[in-house]
Amino acid sequence: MNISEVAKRAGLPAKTIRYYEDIGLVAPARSANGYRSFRESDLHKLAFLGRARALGFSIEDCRNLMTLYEDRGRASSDVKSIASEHLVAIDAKLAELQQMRNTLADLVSSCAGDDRPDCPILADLAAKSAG
Amino acid sequence: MNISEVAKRAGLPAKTIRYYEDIGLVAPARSANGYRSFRESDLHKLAFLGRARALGFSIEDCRNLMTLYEDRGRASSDVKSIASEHLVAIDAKLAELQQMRNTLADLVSSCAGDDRPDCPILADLAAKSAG
DNA sequence: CTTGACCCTCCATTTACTGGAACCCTTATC
DNA sequence: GATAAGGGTTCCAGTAAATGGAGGGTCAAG
Repeated sequence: MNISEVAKRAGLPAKTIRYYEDIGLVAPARSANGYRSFRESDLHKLAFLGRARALGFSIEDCRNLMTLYEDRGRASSDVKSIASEHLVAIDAKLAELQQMRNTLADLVSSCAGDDRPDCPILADLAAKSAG
Repeated sequence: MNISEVAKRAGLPAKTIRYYEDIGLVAPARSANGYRSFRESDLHKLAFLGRARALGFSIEDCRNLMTLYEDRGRASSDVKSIASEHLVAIDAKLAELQQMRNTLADLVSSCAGDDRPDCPILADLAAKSAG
């Protein structure tokens, strides 16, 4: 199948698929006219990648997960290890974002939001600048 | 003061400060020897930027916040508007990350993590690939 | 006069794509 | 046979926000 069909079926933009080929994540065959010719196995891989990316795995993680997926002799501990580290990173990011959100929500709710210049948001940003 | 001192006091890497000058967020004076010469007001600005960045505001948001901060005739509604939009974006990101985390945590906990190849994580990533 | 700690500029790299230009292939229609 | 639409191709540039490093100037101390 051509790129636009595999794109539709994998749920990825054609551009992204070309990019994935560029960085060696997939290696579709080529037709005589130079068009990429995707097999079912390519589609399968791309969908796998799309799912992994949707879970926030980095491209490098995806590459490793793919390798493990294709290795019948893998140890599930290797997979779990990648996923666990990613989970830890997500948790860290969540905590950071949550902290930001709390502070920001406080500031937003304390600001009148009218036509006067007084603003607790700016005051807060400026406050700690004594260095 | 020289860059390393302002860096220390503002809590930002010197490299970042040079970058901020590059993109026009600060404009320190120069000494005869070509070294950047920061005033207290520069430090103040940099600390402001550091705080805003720590709250996740984009550089463009920071630029606008800074402009508002320096505008005595600003309306606090303009500040609140920037902050509110950012808050919405953070909430969206939080929801997305939380979703990822939940899925991922389920997968991780369902994986034995031993030396056998069977792995629910890989199975899940592969499962939805029927396209 | 040299050493080491600063400082400078400029270029490349990072992440994961995305947009666009310029051009080729295919199919249908006039 | 010309043409136009709608594929496909490559390659280059740009995004966000820095970061790393090369190559070289400056300054204070011993």
